[in-house]
Amino acid sequence: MASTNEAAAALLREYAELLVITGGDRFRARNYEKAARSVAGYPEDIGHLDSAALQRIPGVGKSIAGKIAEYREAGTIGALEELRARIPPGVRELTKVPGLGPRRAMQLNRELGIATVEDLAEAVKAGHLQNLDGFGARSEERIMRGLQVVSTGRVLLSAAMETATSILATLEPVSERCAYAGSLRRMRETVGDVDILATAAAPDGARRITDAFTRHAHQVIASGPAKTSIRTVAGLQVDLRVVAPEAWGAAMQYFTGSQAHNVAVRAIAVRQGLKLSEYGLFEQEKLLVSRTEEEVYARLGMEWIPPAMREDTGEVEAALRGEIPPLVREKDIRGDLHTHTSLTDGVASLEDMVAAAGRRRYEYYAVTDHAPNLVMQRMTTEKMLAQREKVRALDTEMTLLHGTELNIAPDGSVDWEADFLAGFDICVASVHSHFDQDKRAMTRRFIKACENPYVNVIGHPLTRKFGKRPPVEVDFGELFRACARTGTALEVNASPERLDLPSEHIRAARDAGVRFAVNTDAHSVNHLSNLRYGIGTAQRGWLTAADVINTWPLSELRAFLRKGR
DNA sequence: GCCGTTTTCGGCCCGACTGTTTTCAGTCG
Repeated sequence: MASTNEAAAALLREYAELLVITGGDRFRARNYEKAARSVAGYPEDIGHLDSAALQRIPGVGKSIAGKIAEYREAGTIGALEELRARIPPGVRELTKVPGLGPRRAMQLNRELGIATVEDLAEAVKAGHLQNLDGFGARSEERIMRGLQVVSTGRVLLSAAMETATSILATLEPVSERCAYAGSLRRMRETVGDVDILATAAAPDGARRITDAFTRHAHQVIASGPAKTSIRTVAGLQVDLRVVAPEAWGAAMQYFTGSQAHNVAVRAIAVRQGLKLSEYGLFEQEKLLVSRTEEEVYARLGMEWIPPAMREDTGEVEAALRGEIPPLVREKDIRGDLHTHTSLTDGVASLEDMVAAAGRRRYEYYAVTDHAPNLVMQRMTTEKMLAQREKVRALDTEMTLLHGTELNIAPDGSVDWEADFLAGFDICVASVHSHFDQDKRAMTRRFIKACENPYVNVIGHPLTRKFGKRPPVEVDFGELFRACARTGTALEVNASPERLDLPSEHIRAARDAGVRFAVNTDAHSVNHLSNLRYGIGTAQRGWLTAADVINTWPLSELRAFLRKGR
């Protein structure tokens, strides 16, 4: 995606948030939010669109097109600067704390001088909030819970990936070889800092690489010939290591980690009287291998281990036995089974989403817009049926599945009766409300949804959102058994802010006999490419293609979706 | 601020939940 889109979207989002904080027209604010989502999800680079083309983006009219143009020319938006000047710095940050909205954030700033999340944490600890109008013990408790979710100092996998990709693009011309390593390569769900490795193409190559690298810096933390650390404008730390070409494999192995994995692998080297470091595998002082990761692992008697598995949770032993499973790959996916359109909260039309899916060479593709019980989506039975007709009439080489994303009510029931549900090709069912039910009630709720003969996939099972919402509490053992027993798949939601089911639960679910669907939950054309993060998460859960229903041929998928009916 | 089988105005993302309110404001999905 073009970074202009993301940058412009961020400014529009900020403008919307500041409008809300100042108590401006909520419809106006909402429109800026919608425009921000549209711009972020717009498949073309808006960097060179003229005013008329900009206004063809949904939710962008004359005024917002003007603001985007102003940003492109001046690098900023005057109206936004004015709002920034009017609102105490920090208040916007405070509204990021779940349970704390614009009014309360302003009040805290005005009456207690709270300007940062850290201030807030201290004030809560000191019990200062209880003396305020409208705050009580429960509000304090709620904010305390919110504080635990917010700002972990880590960034979303997608943000780290975009940073790494743009840096690598400028290193490629001046280096012989470069790649990202670390937790990003392991596809951890969030990333603390980005590690980049490069080898020099020429004698003075190291300096040219470092120069190219530091051009991305908002701040240079440290810089030497072998290691440079910067912080980007977004506050993300990126470390560059320049290594000798012949040490590439050993260095990649070392800097990919995880630390626990490396400790386990080095222990194996030691047992064989060898020493493994970022420079290579050595016997005494003699270098044995270092050029490729495969060589390093092989010399230790191990299969090469996919980075996503390198967490020392059994992969080292599996590699020694030669039993590394053939992990599911992005190209194994034959279709996306959870996507939205502008009929509900997506920002692209049915036609545009389907066309984009076609470009990904899918064999099948499911349209699963929201169901009526999520009232704000304004779905109706009539709209759903009208969409079904449009889906059936679309001319595409893919097989289109008309589905829906149902809402699992607190009692486990879903939207619509059985006879209407029977008309869908596929039903995803997700929790969208009452997140704080106790574990027993939540478990019953999920199990009842699984037992519904029309519910095929439980969407984003834990409903967590990084930095925004904690996971629900559920008895995983019972949930997994219910899924396996009823033929209900669990989703591995690929949205970078979800990555849900998380990898640490995937293996247990698979061992219980559960099948999975790796879906993007796309709300825009661009979101379709988030699939890679879902695949990374599935790989971290050791899933093979056989475990994932949307790698299966259509006939087998359809048989699964019939759920024994 | 955007948009139109409502077309230059008037509606739009509504309704539930929660806490501390004694009649409803704030927050959320």
